[in-house]
Amino acid sequence: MKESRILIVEDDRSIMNLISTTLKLNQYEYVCASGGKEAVSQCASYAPALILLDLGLPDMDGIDVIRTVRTWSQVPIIVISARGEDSDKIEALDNGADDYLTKPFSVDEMMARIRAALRRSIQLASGSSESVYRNGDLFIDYAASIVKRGEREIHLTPIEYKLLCLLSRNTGKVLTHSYIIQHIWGSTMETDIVSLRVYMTSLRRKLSQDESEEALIRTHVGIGYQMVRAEE
Amino acid sequence: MKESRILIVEDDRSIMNLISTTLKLNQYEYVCASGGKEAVSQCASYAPALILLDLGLPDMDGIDVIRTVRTWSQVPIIVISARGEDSDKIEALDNGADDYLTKPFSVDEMMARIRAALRRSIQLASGSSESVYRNGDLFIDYAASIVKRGEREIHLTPIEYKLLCLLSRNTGKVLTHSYIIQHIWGSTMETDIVSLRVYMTSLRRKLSQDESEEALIRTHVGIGYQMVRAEE
DNA sequence: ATCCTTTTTAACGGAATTTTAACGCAGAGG
DNA sequence: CCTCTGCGTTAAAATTCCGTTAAAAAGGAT
Repeated sequence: MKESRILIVEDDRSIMNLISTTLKLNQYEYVCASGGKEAVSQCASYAPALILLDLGLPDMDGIDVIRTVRTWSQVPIIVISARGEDSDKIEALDNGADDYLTKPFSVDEMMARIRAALRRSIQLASGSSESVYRNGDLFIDYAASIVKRGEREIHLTPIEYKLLCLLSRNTGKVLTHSYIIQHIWGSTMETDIVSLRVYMTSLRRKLSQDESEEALIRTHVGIGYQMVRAEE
Repeated sequence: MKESRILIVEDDRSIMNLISTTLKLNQYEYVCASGGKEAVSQCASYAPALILLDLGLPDMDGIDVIRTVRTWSQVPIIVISARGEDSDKIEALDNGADDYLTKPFSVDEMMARIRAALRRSIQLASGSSESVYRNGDLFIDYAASIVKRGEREIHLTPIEYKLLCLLSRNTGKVLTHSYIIQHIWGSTMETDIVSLRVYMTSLRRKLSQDESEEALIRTHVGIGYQMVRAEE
């Protein structure tokens, strides 16, 4: 199972190694930054799920890194610092940090605090940003795995559902046979195009039970399929 | 300006006074509990915005307090403990605590960590933290761990109860097997899906003893399970 | 240590899903 | 006009998945 992506900001080589090794062991992805400016740009481009931030950086005050990141992102920030004074902790926390660890620290405690911070932010993501799709009277709640046409709830098998997700997330685009097969079966076995047709039939029938309901999936002969945007 | 409401759980008089005085100075509302059971019921009735929890309670393990509260509420919990071992911190954090302070602690740091925790939880204000659940004639009192169908009180084993809590808190959503296993057993061992089925059978039987009682748990083959809202 | 409750494991019938195969249809091109 | 190709549809076979039961193992309390 792949864990979340973490940005490590630390200029001390040995501590950086300690942290990155630990994260790798626990199957987290990570990237490193050794300066404040690099940290800010990495945060923007890499979009990490969490930031581990050392306050003692050469080119920029750590507090300013927090403030800069906080102008656009709510990503959890755990500060790791050699300075253990109350005033330092308070300053960091009040400027937007989520947690504060003092060096020397236990890597096990660090991991536990990372897990706690990620757990919280997952709730945020699932709670606030509703991942719902609407196209005409077709309704998909990706988080809840629920599909509706109007008020009618539609039951789909796993492959049918995957297929619908793939098409809906690419509404308007034409997806080739091989692209679809690749994303659903993982392999590129050419024989599977027959199965794909069967699933298309089944999916289309479930989506437009009635004749009145507009067909949303269009065939492109010799190429693939496309979900079209419903007319208003 | 009136600040948020905080529940303090602490059996030591002097520390309780220290904390409550500090909170009062900073214009927070607060209530106190000196035992674990009192803490759980206060949490249900008072609906605090944050909990300060001492782990060394006379009547109940502090970890169990966290677990119990977490069955229905995502309120931030900051643990305050005399025990500073890594294993204690990890256990608390992994069981749902948001932060961990070791005695003796600085009140200023405590206040900063409270502010940080409250700042975060404002973002997910939508979280309905009712301690009583109703769905048709199914009742769950999360704080008291009581389940009823109509007037009939239902006895559930710990795992069955956790399962029901997980499903009920996500009524309408389809929860995948791995998600459920993750939240109940913590691990991702694939073999456990067999146990999950057994518990489902048992839970369903206990929930609808009679044939007349509507089935509330729906199976999504190949995906997981879903608790549906009862028809009116 | 023993009993009771809870949890896990194993086995099997049946249901749901996926794959395979067969057939009809429509358009393109000779 | 015929054939060939790609598509949609249906039905049946093969496979996977699920629910249930019962028994074994583990855990707790007296």
